[in-house]
Formats: sequence, structure tokens, C-alpha cells
Amino acid sequence: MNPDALRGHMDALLLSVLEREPLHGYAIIEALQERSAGALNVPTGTVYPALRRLERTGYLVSAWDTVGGRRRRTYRLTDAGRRQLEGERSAWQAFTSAIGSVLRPEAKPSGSA
Amino acid sequence: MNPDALRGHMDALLLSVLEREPLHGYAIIEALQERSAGALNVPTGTVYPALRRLERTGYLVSAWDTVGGRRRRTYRLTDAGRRQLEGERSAWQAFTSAIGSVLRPEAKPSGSA
DNA sequence: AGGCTACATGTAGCCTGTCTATATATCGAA
DNA sequence: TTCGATATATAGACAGGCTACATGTAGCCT
Repeated sequence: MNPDALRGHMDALLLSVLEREPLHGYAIIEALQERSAGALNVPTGTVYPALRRLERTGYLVSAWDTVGGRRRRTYRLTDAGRRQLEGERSAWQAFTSAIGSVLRPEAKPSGSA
Repeated sequence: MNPDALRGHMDALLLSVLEREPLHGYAIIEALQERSAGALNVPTGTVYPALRRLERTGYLVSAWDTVGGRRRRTYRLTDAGRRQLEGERSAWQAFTSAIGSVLRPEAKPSGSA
């Protein structure tokens, strides 16, 4: 997957994966892989800064906890984050629809000139 | 439309719009708008450099001509460009499928824990 | 004549999000 | 004691789309 393709869609991905339950960064990366059947392999250097950015913006809040001696920072959606997720979903629809309508190979109308 | 969203998809768009017939830059911008029902408003500062890049790569070739006293640089697909377009199309399918499967709000299985 | 809009191309430089590479630390298994 | 998995974090590179600007023709309106 061309890395540039993700540009501008990471936020939607992260928000979406946190919709059902709070998760920590590492688990988010795994969830992304699972849900996409392996197609989305997002490096930590992308996810961790993105999560912090989303927290700074107010879409997420985080809290530290320790499980089995390991420290985790668990993120959960805020109300603003849920609203944002809805916006991201419709933006995604509009986006794929627009690109799709250009990319779709138009069958030439039968009466060719 | 979030400008970042286009990142990595411009090439596919340009190649696709040139599939049927050669066009010059200005006409390509109009074609993009028409085909996307106004959703894709790509500035000249994006299109012209991208076209040159695609020509440098070998997916397009250009030729100058003059119509009504105005100079135009008309681009057409090379064979490599057509092959690339096919690749872009399947990459687009894979991309939307991957993102879509993450974004799609999963209906919780009826028997909630 | 002057001004405006549409047509037409082009570039410099900014912006910013993703990636690579690296660092740190715990735990369990070999 | 070394290794892989788990877990977080940051610096700096990279690159492509965008803003803003520069240039010029044609045709219309007043």
C-alpha cells in the first residue's frame, strides 16, 4: 500500500477503531491489521503521534494504566470525537464517490461517433 | 474536500481522465470537475506539476498546439501509462476495501456479552 | 479605449502528515 | 542471557498537494 494513500485518512481510522471500546496504541495497531485483513500495517511512528494530535484536538482522552508490569496509555473517544467520526464517515463516502466516478472506466455509449 | 485526502491519488485521476482521449491541462481540470459532479476542484498548481511529473516518468507524452491563438500542451497516455492506470485501479480497489472495512460501523453481534 | 472574464500555462516555496530509524523498558521463553 | 513480543516515544527525512504569484491571448461590454 502506497504510504501517501493513507494521508488524511488516519484520523478516521483511529477514531473508528476506538468507537466500540477504549484501546491503547499497540492494540490499535493490531486492530487495524485484523479489521483490514492485514492490508493496513501502520508503523508506531505514525500511530503514536497521531493519537497525541487527536487528543490535543479534543477527540480523544487518554489515561495510563499498568497491565502485567507494562505501562499502557489507553485512549477513548470524547463526545466531540464521536461527532468527528460521523463527519469522517460522510467525508469518506464523498471522497470515494468522487474519485470512483472519475476512475470508473466509462463504457463508451454504444453509438460511437 | 480535505486536500490531504487526494495525496497519492492524483496520478490515478489524471491517467484515468486521459484514457479516452488526449487533453490539455485546462481541459483536464474541467473534466475532473464534470466527472465528479463538482466535487474535485483541483488547482492549477497541483495539476501542471503533476502532469510534468507523469511525463518525466514516462506515463504521458505531450505536444504543443495552438487553437484560436492560444497555446496548449496536449497530453496523451503512453502504453506504460495505460498499464499504470490498470495498476492504479486495482490499488484503488484494495485501498477503499481496506479503509472501508475499518470504517464500516460494525453492527454488534446480537448476543452482546 | 479600458476593463473584465474566460482560457491557458507555469513556478517558488510552504505546509504537514506519514515514514524510517532509533531509543527505552518489561516480560516470558529458550 | 539472549531473543521476541509487548509497549511507548521522538527526531528528522520525505514528498506531494496547495497558495500565491507571474505571464499572455481572446472576446465581450460599455
